[in-house]
Amino acid sequence: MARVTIYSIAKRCAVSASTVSRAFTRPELVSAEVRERVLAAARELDYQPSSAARGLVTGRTETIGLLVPDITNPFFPPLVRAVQAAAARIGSAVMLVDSEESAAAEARLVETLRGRVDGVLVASPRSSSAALRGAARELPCILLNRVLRDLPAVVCDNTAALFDAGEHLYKLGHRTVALLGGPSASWAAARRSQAVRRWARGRDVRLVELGPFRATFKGGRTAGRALLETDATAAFAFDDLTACGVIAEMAGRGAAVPGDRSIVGCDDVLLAQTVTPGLSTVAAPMDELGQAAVDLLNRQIEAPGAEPSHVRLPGTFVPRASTGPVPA
Amino acid sequence: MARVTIYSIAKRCAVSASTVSRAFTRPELVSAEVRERVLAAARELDYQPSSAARGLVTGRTETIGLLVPDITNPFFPPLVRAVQAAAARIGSAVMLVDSEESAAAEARLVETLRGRVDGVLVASPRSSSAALRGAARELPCILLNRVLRDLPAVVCDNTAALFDAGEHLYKLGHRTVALLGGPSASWAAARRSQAVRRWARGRDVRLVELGPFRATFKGGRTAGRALLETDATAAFAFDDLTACGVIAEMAGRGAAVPGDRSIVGCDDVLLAQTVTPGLSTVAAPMDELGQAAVDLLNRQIEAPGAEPSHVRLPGTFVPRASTGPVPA
DNA sequence: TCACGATTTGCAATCGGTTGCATGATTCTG
DNA sequence: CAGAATCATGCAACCGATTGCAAATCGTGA
Repeated sequence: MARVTIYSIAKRCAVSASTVSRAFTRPELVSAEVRERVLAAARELDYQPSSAARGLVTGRTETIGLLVPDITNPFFPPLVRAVQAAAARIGSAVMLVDSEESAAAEARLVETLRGRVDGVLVASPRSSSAALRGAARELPCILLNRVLRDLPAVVCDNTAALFDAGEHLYKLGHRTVALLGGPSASWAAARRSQAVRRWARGRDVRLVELGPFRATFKGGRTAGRALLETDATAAFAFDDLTACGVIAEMAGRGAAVPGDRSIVGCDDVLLAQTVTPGLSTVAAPMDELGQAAVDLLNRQIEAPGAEPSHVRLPGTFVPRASTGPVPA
Repeated sequence: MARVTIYSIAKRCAVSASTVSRAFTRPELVSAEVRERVLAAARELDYQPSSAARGLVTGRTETIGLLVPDITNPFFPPLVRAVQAAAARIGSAVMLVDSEESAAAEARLVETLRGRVDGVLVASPRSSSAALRGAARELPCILLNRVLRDLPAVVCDNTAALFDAGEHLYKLGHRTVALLGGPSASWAAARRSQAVRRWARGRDVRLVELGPFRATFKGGRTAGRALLETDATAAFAFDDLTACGVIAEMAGRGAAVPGDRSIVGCDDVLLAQTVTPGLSTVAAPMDELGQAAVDLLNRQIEAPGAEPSHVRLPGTFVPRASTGPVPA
């Protein structure tokens, strides 16, 4: 049972292979009658075009790469899903690559990806900007949640939402607030800290800066310990995972959330909804981010060398149970 | 700047294209001196073979598909990572596809995958066995965490670990235990329930069966409510996510875990470690599962029509804080 | 009736590798 | 030292699609 190709279909329909090919790719060029016959035969034989053969001549793979530092981090799965949905809409598949947080692996992986994908979405907060620029020279490339002036990027801008979170705390009476810094190499961490600082400066709020802490549950526990040694009544955690660590640590030491301390997370991962108390956090518009990233990449693929445009989408503050009035 | 091909390298090294090709794919057939020259030139020109061209002639894409029902479910990311690592070891990339729980989408997706991948790993607890068999006819196919007699599969067998969990509860004094059933269409749910039932039968334990409940946090809350209406002092949840829902619901109703009820989850997802109290659960050997699945698939690809073999790897019970002595 | 344009189709080259077979060079064997 | 065996290399076909160009067909207006 040999493979079904345009040739088998051609023979069966007594037309040439070119006609079969055209029936699929440029249907308006073949007569209605022949087109029908060809498509019917294809359906009947269960024909599936060889993407290799097509890719060889068109130079496109109809596949995009998605590079994430750690698929295990709950921030990424919703992003993966959004990217995938957006890619499917333009007929592309997604090749997922997890660099396991290793910048070295990342470079190697981009190398592997080259030739297998038309372009790549890089959601990589840590790898060096030189490496990223290098990657972008070899392959259309869109940055996710990170900007580099000369590379196109899609970012979630949490500034406004963090202001909202601050106002929320302020209204609850908090005047001394801790900022639990994220990894120093993380672009997002820098942006978030900056936003919080700016908010505090605009208010009569004393900001206690702690950290940096690792962006893990354990890092959160460490942060929780540090937080308890201050007199801050509320804290901004770098992300939800660390916020959960903070909450767990406080629970372990008999401090109540939000009774003794209010906690704000960031990202609105699944965890934020399932933890007790529900975590007040900042949600990113994942579907829009994924869609925008795929759009931008697609544009970059079709017109390489275009102006590197930036898209920034605002996050939204989601109040839940982890923030409450300042203790009496 | 034209693409770098074996021809550019051939010209540069004054050898034929075949020799260049062989320098990469069958280096032992090329003299050391020429091989070195070719490889050096390739490195210098930053040559990357066209996977399309290679795939066209070899018939292989060096890519495997991984079909998951919901990447957002915390059970899957570690599996994705393990599969990816195992695939990388044999030089394959992974094409991730999320069917978003839709069996219809699944069929369509397998169709898309055909021709782009050498084979596919299907981690799909719900789709119909007919659909799976259909997919397997078109493409080498390995089932993950589900068995169908005539298809190769890799499963995590939690039977022994659930026995261990049961014994753990028994030693803590529990004699009335609830079984919170998972989705009725889920193969894993059926297996788990069966294991728990078997354990209870072998002991003087009264088993209270509740459910089925949806395998979500909300489903867990529903289950929690149901649980509180019984006099069971401990419960097996279908998975960690529902267990978290149960815990949250109990917390909301002033029931303590493990003070009033002990809870056992399943899967040992990230959530299980970050929730308070830490969840006693059954962990699956993800890395081994991924490795085994990729191995099996690879064998299936290289020798289609081989005996469909099954691999079953045992999970392990991980006691944490959500299980404690029966209340006085 | 003929030439011309529009439409439909086929021919053949091409994409970038891989591989069976033939050839030439070299070494080994008796 | 002839002949065989071994090794390195090149030639050319091939994988399955796409596509520029030319040919065939048809209708139409002059």
